[in-house]
Order: sequence, then C-alpha cells, then structure tokens
Amino acid sequence: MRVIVVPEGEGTARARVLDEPGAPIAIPDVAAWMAERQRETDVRWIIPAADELCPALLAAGVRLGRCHDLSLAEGILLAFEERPGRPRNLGAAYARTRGLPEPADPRPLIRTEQPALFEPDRGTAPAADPLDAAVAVLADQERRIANTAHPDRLRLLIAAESAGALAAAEMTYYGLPWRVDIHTELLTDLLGPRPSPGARPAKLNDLAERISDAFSGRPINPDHPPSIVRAFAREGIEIPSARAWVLKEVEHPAVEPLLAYKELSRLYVAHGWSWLDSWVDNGRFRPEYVVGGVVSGRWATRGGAALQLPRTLRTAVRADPGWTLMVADASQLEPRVLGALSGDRRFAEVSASEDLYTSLAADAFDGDRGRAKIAMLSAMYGGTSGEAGPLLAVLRKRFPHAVDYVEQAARAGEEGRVVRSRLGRTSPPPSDAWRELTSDPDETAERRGRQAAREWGRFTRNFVVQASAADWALTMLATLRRRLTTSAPEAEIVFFQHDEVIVHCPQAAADVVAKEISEAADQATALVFGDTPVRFPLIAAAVDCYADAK
DNA sequence: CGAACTTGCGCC
DNA sequence: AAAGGGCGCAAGTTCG
Repeated sequence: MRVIVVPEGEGTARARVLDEPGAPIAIPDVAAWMAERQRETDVRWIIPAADELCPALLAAGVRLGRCHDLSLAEGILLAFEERPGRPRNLGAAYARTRGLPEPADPRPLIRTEQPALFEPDRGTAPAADPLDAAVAVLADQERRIANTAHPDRLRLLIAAESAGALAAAEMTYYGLPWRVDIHTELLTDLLGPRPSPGARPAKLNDLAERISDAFSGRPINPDHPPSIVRAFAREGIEIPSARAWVLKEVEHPAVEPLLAYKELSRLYVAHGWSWLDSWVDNGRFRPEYVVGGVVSGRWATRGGAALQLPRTLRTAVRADPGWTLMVADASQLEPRVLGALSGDRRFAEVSASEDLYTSLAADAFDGDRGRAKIAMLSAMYGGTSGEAGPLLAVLRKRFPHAVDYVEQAARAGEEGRVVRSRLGRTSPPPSDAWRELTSDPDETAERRGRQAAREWGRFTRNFVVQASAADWALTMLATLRRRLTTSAPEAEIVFFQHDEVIVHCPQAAADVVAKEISEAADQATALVFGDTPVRFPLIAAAVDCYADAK
C-alpha cells in the first residue's frame, strides 16, 4: 500500500492512501498514525523529504520501513534529464578551483514549510494544496521514470536513495558509540593537557620552538606555509610548497619537528577537545549525513567531518557492554565495479580472488602487486604521470573491455557529454564557461581548453566507477537495513562510509548480523549488476573496538 | 570588519 | 614514491 503524507508542522499532517478514493486524512499525530498504519500493513510512504520528517519520528520511537523521498527522487531525475536543480557540490568545487563562475543555486523542490509547492520548469500552476501538489509530483516522477530506457534501474536507485535517507536519519539518531575518556587520554598523551582557550597545547609549543631553533632561532609560524618555504630558501633549499610529502624529501633538522607538528596540529585542530565538545554527547558521535550530497551518489556530512575520521581515533569507537560492533568493508569495490560494468570476462575471473590486486598482478604484472594497483588506479582516475602510461598499456592489452569502458567515459566528458552510473545517476553537464573555454579557437586559449577538456574527462571517467560503486553500496545498505528490521530488530546501523558499514548490536545477534551483511552484499550485486560473474566480498568482523577491524 | 580565497590534510 | 577521482574543515591572508 502506498500512502502519501505531507507534514504540516507541530506533528500534524495530512495524508492520502493512493489508489483509494476519498477525502484526505487529517492526522493530529504523525508519528503515532504512521506507526500504527505500518504495523497493520506493509506501507510504502511517499514523503516530501525524509531528512525533515524522520528526526521527529525517531524521537517518538518510530522507524519507517520503506519510503519514496520526493525531493531526492527529483534530484536524481533532474540530473538524469540534464536539467538544473541538482546538488551543486561538484560543479561548484570545479568552478572555484578554476576561477570559473559557479553554477546557479539549486532550485527549491518540494519544501513543506513553503506554502507554494511547485515544479520547477514545468509550467504547471502551483497547486494550492500541498497534498495535491505532492500527489501530482509523484505522478509526474513516475511518468518520467517510465519513459527512460531502464525504468527498473532508476526505480531501484530512487528506492535505495530513499532508504538511505531513512538510514542516515537513524544513524544520526543512534550515533556512533564514542568513548570520550579514551579520546581524551589519546589527546593528552600526544598533545599534553588541554590548553586554556586561545593557547596552544604544550607539545605543539615545544615543536614550534624546535622548528625555530633549527632555523637559527628565528621565529617561524608553522601554520603559515609561505614562511616555511621562505625559511628553507634562506638555508639554500628551494621547495615548491610546504606540503608534508615535499618536506619528507628534504634533509634538514627542521623537517622532523615540522612533520610532527603538522600531524599533531591536525589532530588538535580537527579532532581535538573542541571537536569532542561539539560533536560527542552521551557517548555518541552524531554527525548529520547529507544523502545525495555528492553528485556521484556518495554521501556528504555537515559538521564533524564524519567521513574523514582519522584512523588513530578509531580506538575511541567501542561497543557498549554486552554489545559488539560489526565492521564490514567491501574490499576493492571500485575495480570490481568496473569489472561488472564492462562485462570483461577475464577481469571477472581475476575478481574471484579475495585480494583482487594480487590476482591481477599474478595474471598480468609478473606478480608485482604494487604495479598492478597503480595500473588499476590509473585506469579509474585517469592517471598520466610516471609509470602510469606503460602500466595502463599492459592492462589494456589484457583487459581491453574494462579499459575501454573508462576510456569511453573519459571521451564523453572531453566532448561535453554526460555519463551515467549503472542505475542511472547522471554526471552534471559541464558549465557554459567550460564549453566556451573548450571551443575557443584562439591559439593561446586552445591549450587551456584542451586541459579543461582532459580534466573533465578524468572526472567523467571516474564518475562511472565511483557512482556505480555508490549504487552498489547504497543498495547494499538499503537491503541490509530491511533485513535487520526483521532478523535483528535491536541492531543499529551506526556508520556508513562509501564502501563500509558498521552495525552496533547485542553480542547475541552478532552471527545473525554477519550473515545478513554478507547476504545483503550478494543481493545488492544481483540487484545492481544482474548475473555478473564478478564477486563483491563484504566480510564483517565482530570487534569491541573499531580500531581492531582489519 | 567579514567574505572570499588559498593552502594543506584527513577519509574513501 | 607520487598522482590520477570525490569530499569537509580550519587556518592564514587578501579583498572589498
């Protein structure tokens, strides 16, 4: 049964059961009503935006089973149709780094707090009634999906994206178990006691002093890269920047304390005491996930840098007493995705192995795993430097279909065309500024134009792999979430990072959860790629501490 | 004075 | 050993 619900504020809403005539239902208490309704029957909820509705439902103890998120669906469809209104992240970042004008703001889709719901670009008059408008938007989306070459794939993508939004809200609600005492102890060990506001930790002060001493006692601000470059220049050492990997190549007494300073300062600034104050409460880290926040379908986060947790801090992530953390990581997801996308049979054979790079090396690189990996990454990222060229040639000779797949995607980007993931997630078209740049016949501009074309080609080359990997991971997450609600209802999905998921569950449920994780991976593979011979191992480790996984 | 930009580094 | 793709965040500096 499909039920469309439009919240109206203060916990009230109006709803309509689709395919059933009758007046709209006035709901005084959304959470109670939805909970009761889905206890009675398997409902697919049609809602304007899960991220706005779910927090209140969760606070009332209600988890939705399935939904169609109209806003997320609209974002996917607009991108598919090459119309404006998508998330703007990549386009904006690309433009910023190249001094190009940024794309226009995303248009409002369906915002319940706005009285006038409307469909951008559609020419239809805004419906006076939000519930009628939502019904019309849904019908319109279904029509647009049906008109595509693979409606089943887009339906799966939208279902997975919507389920992802439910899971994301739940992850924020549950939080990732976080031991403040362990984190604090780590900080004190590495940085010294917490400094008073405005002051720098003792260990950082010591290092700053050692850096200055190494430059003849002249004070250096280690947080200011240009002054570091100048200080080395005074010693007769020319470096292009003060980046860590550049410094590693330099022989000078200041290098060791500088590298140590960078590392510790990063910890202090990004994940120090103030991070703990802001983001951890009651032993839980609660980041806000932004589903659909990355054009490739990966998630982003708002605040807390949840997807960039340094490995050293994983030691602070501990299961509650009597509970366990099931940590599952899809190993080498992206090369496997390329294998499945391209249908390269020989590559599929290589993917049968648990360590894909080792078997790839055995097959084509004289057992040299390192070179096999570089070749693979160069194919997926468009690497050009150093060994990449010859290694890619080896890969191409042995796996022509796999390499051809990414090279066609690169060509599409260079020519300004969009590319799509397996399920239909679509890359943004290049900006008008890009088109101008790449079509400028002027001699001097031509070089820049070619460079811009190559850069966009690298983006689309990577997009087909990264976005299809996100298709798989999201489908796996959605599948896992559904499975756990029946087989291990106490289990909580508490973390999801591109190709990795963490479930926090009672120890007694660990075996069931492990089995569901592995089956969710198989099911996702079948849903997304059909009967591909490529294997996608997703193995869960039951640990007490996140740092002990892998 | 704040906004915008640059630099650098954490994760996948 | 570094470099190719995608992000978020914070510090320092410059711009308006």
